Amino acid sequence: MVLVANVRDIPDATVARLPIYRRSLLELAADGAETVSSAALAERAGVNAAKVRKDLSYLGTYGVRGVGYEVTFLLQQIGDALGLDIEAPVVIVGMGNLGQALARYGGFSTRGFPIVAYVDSSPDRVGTAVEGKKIAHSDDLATIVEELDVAVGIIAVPADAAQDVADQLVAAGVRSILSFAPTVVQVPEGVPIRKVDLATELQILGYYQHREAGAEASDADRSA
Amino acid sequence: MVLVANVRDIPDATVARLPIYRRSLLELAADGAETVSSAALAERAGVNAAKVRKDLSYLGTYGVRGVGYEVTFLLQQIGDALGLDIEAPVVIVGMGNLGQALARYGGFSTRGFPIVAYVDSSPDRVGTAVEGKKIAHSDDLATIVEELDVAVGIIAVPADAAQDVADQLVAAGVRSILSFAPTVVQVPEGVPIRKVDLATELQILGYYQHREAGAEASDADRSA
DNA sequence: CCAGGTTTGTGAACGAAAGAACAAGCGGCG
DNA sequence: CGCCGCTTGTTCTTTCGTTCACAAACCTGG
Repeated sequence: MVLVANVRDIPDATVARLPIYRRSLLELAADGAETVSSAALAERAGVNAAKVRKDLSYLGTYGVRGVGYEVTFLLQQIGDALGLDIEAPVVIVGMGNLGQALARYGGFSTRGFPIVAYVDSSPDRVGTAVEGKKIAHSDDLATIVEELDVAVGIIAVPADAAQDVADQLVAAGVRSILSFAPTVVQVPEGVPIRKVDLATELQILGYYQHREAGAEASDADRSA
Repeated sequence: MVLVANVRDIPDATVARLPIYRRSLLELAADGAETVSSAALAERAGVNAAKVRKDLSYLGTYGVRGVGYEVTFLLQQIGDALGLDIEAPVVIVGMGNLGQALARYGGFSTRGFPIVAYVDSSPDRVGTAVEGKKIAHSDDLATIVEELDVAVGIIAVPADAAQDVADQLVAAGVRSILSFAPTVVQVPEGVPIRKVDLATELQILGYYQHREAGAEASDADRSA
């Protein structure tokens, strides 16, 4: 119960930063550091030191005043909070360019998220092997999720198919979803979902870039 | 001047939603809709109607009470705010799995972000063609950025090279950066940067998934 | 054992964003 | 022409997140 309490009620903004802290801590550990101050960690993570302390305090923190945080212990705590002690098998749905790239990207498996299956609906792709594993047909999604105890579904299909895929994943019993489809995807409450939309990111950059340019232009106006 | 004023001071949270609205509006336009109410747009975009109205009001809005917003005009306004009237050439740095997938992903070019060059530092990759365009050497980055008037740099290199690449991109005169590297990247003020970190996304999901499971478990405890 | 310097944990102030609620304004209909 | 229903724009309230600032706690050296 205490463990669960520790894991609860961590603000969203903090949760989103925990993986960053974790990465920084892994680097520090590799460098042989035993303890780290909030200031040093903040430096590495690119955030404010007070924020680091407050974030860590949600974990039921165990920093030592005058000293700092013990690196390995903190790693353990963050890992616990993120549920990294248990491997979460992943299925990729949609093996187009993006799906295949994700399949070949090693970063998932090495971080506790082994990709255990690929799925596609195109007969051209089904049966071909990627990274030594055959692409299965979408119709077998439910079976795959159940048999391999898949926890996470990655949606890498075109926008118009995304909602269908999401529905299928949820029905199949996937526990959370990561969508790369450039569209809104609705899922029932209780199924965490995160969206990564590449074109959207560029458009957001476009705004700030545009604005910088505008600011310069009006600076010029003013000086003229 | 008025135009610039329109484009300024839009809250970050709003800016991040504008591309979503835009996508929804494009769908509506394709369906032949001429006007749309904030409620209908909110439905499509998966947000609250009041939020839509407030967001749009930052654009120097032109909704008509009792009717709604004119779809094409609103598209125009959002496009203006995001600076989509001008094409922003993109360079991809790092042509590993992810870089190549991004290169082949059509979503950029069709949305005003043509990819004009690929760059890598590995002799094995330099010179080979991707999507009909040869991969250039990193040493030529500055020249490429200048000659092709590259606006956006996409970082798709391993973590340990990311900061170097970012520095080079900034020095070369790129105006904004999209980083896929799983690490903190620092850039000078005035250079907008956005980060997409796949492993981090999964870890964040891990937290919520874990928490759901914990909540269920303690529900079970309680009922026991 | 004490003093001094360091670093945490957190209360309080501040700021940004979300959501509810409602007056103002518009078109359509009788 | 005037009323009615609909939808916007905006104000107000509340929640969430960030930052500052400082007391409390700890280690080290003498």
